[in-house]
Amino acid sequence: MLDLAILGFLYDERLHGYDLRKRIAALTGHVRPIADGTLYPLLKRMEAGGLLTRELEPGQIAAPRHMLSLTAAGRTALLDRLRDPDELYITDENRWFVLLAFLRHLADPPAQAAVLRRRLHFLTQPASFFWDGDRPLRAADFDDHFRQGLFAIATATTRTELKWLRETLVTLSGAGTDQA
Amino acid sequence: MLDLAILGFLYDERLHGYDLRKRIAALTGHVRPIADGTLYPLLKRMEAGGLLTRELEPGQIAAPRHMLSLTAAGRTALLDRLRDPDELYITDENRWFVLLAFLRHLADPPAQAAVLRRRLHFLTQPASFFWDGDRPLRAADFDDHFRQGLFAIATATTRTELKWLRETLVTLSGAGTDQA
DNA sequence: GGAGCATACCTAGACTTCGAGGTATCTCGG
DNA sequence: CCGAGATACCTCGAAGTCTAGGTATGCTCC
Repeated sequence: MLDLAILGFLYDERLHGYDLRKRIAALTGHVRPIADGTLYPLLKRMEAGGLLTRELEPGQIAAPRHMLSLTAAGRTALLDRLRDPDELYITDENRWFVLLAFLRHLADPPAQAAVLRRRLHFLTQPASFFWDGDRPLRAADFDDHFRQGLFAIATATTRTELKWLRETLVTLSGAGTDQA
Repeated sequence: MLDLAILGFLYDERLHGYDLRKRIAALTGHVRPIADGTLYPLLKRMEAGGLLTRELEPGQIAAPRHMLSLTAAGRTALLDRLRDPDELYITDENRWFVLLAFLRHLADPPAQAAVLRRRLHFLTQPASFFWDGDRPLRAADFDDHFRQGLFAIATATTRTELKWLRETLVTLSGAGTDQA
């Protein structure tokens, strides 16, 4: 998930690690930013894997910076990840939201395909949190305030996403200018 | 996070692993249920740690079942976890939602404290996804449909939770019947 | 001029969860 | 009676992330 975010942010910008770290924290809404010990070793691995390159710069505020940019392989890797159906079938919901943040880098048809897959997931998966067998649950079915809150939050999130998915499919359908 | 969910579900019920697995999947809304290879070894570790015990039962549908129940230490562990301020400061948002699902096991005053901490987090953390410096962002600030969707979903989720937090604090304040 | 703080990067070990396999039991259809 | 499928549990190695330490630079305030 982290590597997807890194590829996404570097796709059209040149950033250094410290900056990247702040942007990732903002994107994922994490309470604490991701740990240094997570980000920097990953950047090294990605560099070793030929996905990005770094240039040392003097550093405008304090210590010298390692400015990072994607290689051609790195840009291809992002586009492949964005198109990959497996990115949806992941335990961590954050994964899909990170993907959403960078789906703009894909041309309409493959982006539409990703949105369609996501919608299909909602329609076919029972989403068992919201159902008791065939009966849709209501907040009143929970006898404590806490699960009622959890239910309200989950419902709001799902409803908003479904609404957006519907609108998006209408917008995207027909407008096919294949680039990626 | 998984162990918190296990403690929560077993607090007032006796379940076997397979059932637990389905409930956890439903609770966290994970696309794929958690892997067997994750759950069963964890259950063994928790048993070795004295948090739960198992009894073998013949199995009503198929293979024999290992019925699990919490020990006194296990129940104490859950209450401690629910009260632990650190459970909020975790990168994974799921953590807080799992906690919310079982907060009913706490008496009012400590539950209220957890809710207060969560609200404080929203009010003090810049929540940088929603702000450009001091200016609140709007959907129109994003020039692609995908980030607009992401923004809409994040906004709906946050707004719903903040509304619930406000209501809950009104409900809980004053009603102090200390049990846990 | 030195203490404190933000910037900027790094290492090593540990923990959690995943992925890909495997075994055994029971029911039901053919 | 045998194969398919759901139930129910298990092992082992790999991947991803965290925790807890560390180094070095430049600014600001006293």
